[in-house]
Amino acid sequence: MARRSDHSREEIRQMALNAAESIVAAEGYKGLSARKVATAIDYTVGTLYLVFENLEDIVLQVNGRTLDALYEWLRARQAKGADARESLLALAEAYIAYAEAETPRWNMLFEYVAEQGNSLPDWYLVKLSRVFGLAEGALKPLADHRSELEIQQAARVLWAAVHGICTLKIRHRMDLVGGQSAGEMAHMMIDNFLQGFQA
Amino acid sequence: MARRSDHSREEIRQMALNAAESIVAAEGYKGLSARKVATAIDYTVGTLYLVFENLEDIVLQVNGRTLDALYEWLRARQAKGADARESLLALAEAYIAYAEAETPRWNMLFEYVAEQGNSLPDWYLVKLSRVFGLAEGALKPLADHRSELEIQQAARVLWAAVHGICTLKIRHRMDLVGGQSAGEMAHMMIDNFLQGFQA
DNA sequence: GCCGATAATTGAACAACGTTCAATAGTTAT
DNA sequence: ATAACTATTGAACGTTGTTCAATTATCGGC
Repeated sequence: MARRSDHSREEIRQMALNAAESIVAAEGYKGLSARKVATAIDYTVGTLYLVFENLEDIVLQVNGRTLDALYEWLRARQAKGADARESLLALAEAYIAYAEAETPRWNMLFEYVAEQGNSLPDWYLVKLSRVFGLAEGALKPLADHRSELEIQQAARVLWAAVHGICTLKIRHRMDLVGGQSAGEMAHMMIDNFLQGFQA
Repeated sequence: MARRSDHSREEIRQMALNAAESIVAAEGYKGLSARKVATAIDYTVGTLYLVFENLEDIVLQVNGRTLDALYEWLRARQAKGADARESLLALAEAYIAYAEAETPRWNMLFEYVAEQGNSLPDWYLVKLSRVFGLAEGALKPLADHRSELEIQQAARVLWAAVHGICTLKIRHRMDLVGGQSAGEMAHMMIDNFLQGFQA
């Protein structure tokens, strides 16, 4: 059966990641297994372990792709030529929309936690900071009021805040009576923060 | 071997939850298994399934206890008789401190995601909202400036924001150059938000 | 003090999991 | 055609969640 050079190692890698993405989209993080991925690409488990270190590695690679997809999604929905407030609102809404549209994929981005406090690989942090960078860019119009460092710090705070709202909403930690939508909460948050920041 | 009435059902329940807490504290969410819990309390797996629905049920019960512990932790560290800003800063710092002190327990609070969009049980949402309520209470001194509803909404937004900062820090999603601490970020967030909110 | 009824507890069984690695079989070089 | 090489396999191991027939301790009645 050993089909040598039917597919290159890189091809197998890409097929496996595609399959893993589909499985996660359909069955969530917990539904992902090495055997399912192998079956989906018509190889056996053993082959997967020639291409990936382990299942965690596959998760990390899929997450890397998700970060790229998220980056493109946000960039496409940026409010070009708008002021800081409008740009940030557009970004926040786009972020929430992505999380709602691709919930399992987006969830996996944060469900995966590195073992015993080990940091994530550098290439992963770079992809992450590229996403963060969009918020920084949106805040740039305020650069004359504040220092470069303050802009960067404010951007990260805002991003983390929007993420927190999004995460609690999607994981049903805010299913309380009289709750606003994630978008409304982000709106309130950004408006008040900016008022303080621009003062 | 069947030791009838050595322990009541409720005693077994409590012993199992204690054991589960220890295992999570030592080995994290992924380290928790039904067999480990059973072994720790000197019963067999089968017995656990007489007391709990399944492993998810155990996780949910432990999380319930964690929410109670978190509530007490925060209440004990409240800045009594302080103004809104000081109260919120104290709360945020206490929240971050809890997450850092009890990382695995705190992580499990959000790693568990209800299956296919099913909401969490009511008793769990009540425990959650009791924690949220503390932020609401801290914002109460501003009640004359704003309506009751606005206070509640602002409290939830602030809480979600602090949670977002905390979550990204602890899960190493902000291991970027020039990063502030979670406390500093929460501080910046609360100060700017309140400035806008009080205007 | 014994016996039959009752119910608490067990532990073997099942299917699925991550991971490994000796064996196998397709490819290439001679 | 044969030998050397290596991509691929799939059985194996230990673990997991969950179930349930079998076992065994307890209790009421004699």
